Amino acid sequence: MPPIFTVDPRSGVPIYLQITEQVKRSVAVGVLTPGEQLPTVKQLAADLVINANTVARAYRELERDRVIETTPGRGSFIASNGSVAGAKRAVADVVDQALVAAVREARSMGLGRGDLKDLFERSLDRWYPHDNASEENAAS
Amino acid sequence: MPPIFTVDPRSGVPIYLQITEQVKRSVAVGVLTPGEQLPTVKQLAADLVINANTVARAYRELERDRVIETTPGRGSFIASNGSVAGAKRAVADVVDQALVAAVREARSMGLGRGDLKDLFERSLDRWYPHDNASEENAAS
DNA sequence: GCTATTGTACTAATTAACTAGTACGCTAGC
DNA sequence: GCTAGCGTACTAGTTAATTAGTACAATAGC
Repeated sequence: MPPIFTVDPRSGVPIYLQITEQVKRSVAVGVLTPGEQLPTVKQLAADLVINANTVARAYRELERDRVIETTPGRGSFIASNGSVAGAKRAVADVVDQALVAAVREARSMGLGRGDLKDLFERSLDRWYPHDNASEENAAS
Repeated sequence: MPPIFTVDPRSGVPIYLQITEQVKRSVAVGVLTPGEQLPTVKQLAADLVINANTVARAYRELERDRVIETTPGRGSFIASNGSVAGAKRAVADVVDQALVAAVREARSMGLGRGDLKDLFERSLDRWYPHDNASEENAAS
């Protein structure tokens, strides 16, 4: 059994998002390399004891972001053309949209650059726990 | 009646959030000044043709954020203790929503803290021209 | 062509968020 | 005290998101 992901249905985070996150992170870190095959939809669903459609949704999102390439009858594979840098860039692009929206909002309300930066740092600390505290806390 | 807010139930944005945002923005800009009374829950509900509880929820959030002070039997008033600092904090709160959304997106996609910080800096530079921005190009 | 394996499409059940309806507690003025 | 005005608590209806169940389409190997 190759690499197996883990999900927690009670974490509040949608299962399909937990899967996409782990795949993307694995690609970015290099654990999953271009061309490598992912577990099949039904195999992963069986391993995680969830529905196949949930895995399929995760894979669909990953394909939309050009992280994987999937073909009915063959399976799903880490995108070969984009490589790791491509995956990272695809991710960055989506995130950039959200960031720009936030910055525009701040500026339209007259918030200073320093203040905005300060706010950002706090958001960062809130969602990227320092060190390797893997424990999750349900925010307020 | 004095200042009336507007809401769009079909915008997809929860009504109570539309209200809190408008109040916070008004406070930040100075349209609403400390000590000033807000429309009563039922009055505003009648004006906007929505339920009083929806307005009440908005006011509750605003009080939680120390933007207004409300007492049963008296009404709701713009917080007087905070003044300018309060306004700034009110603005920060609105912006914070957008930032948190961006950070969450980044994290859900497996983007590292460093990469996200990098993206943010670039968005910042794009919208806040380098007037007296301190030099922070090299290693962070 | 036939069969096994893979992803997909369609539909339903569950859950959470949001809003509304109604009745109640608190404050002010008489 | 009593009344009027204001916010609150509790409950129910609506909607959207998430997940699961079942049946279908595409690819590979025989």
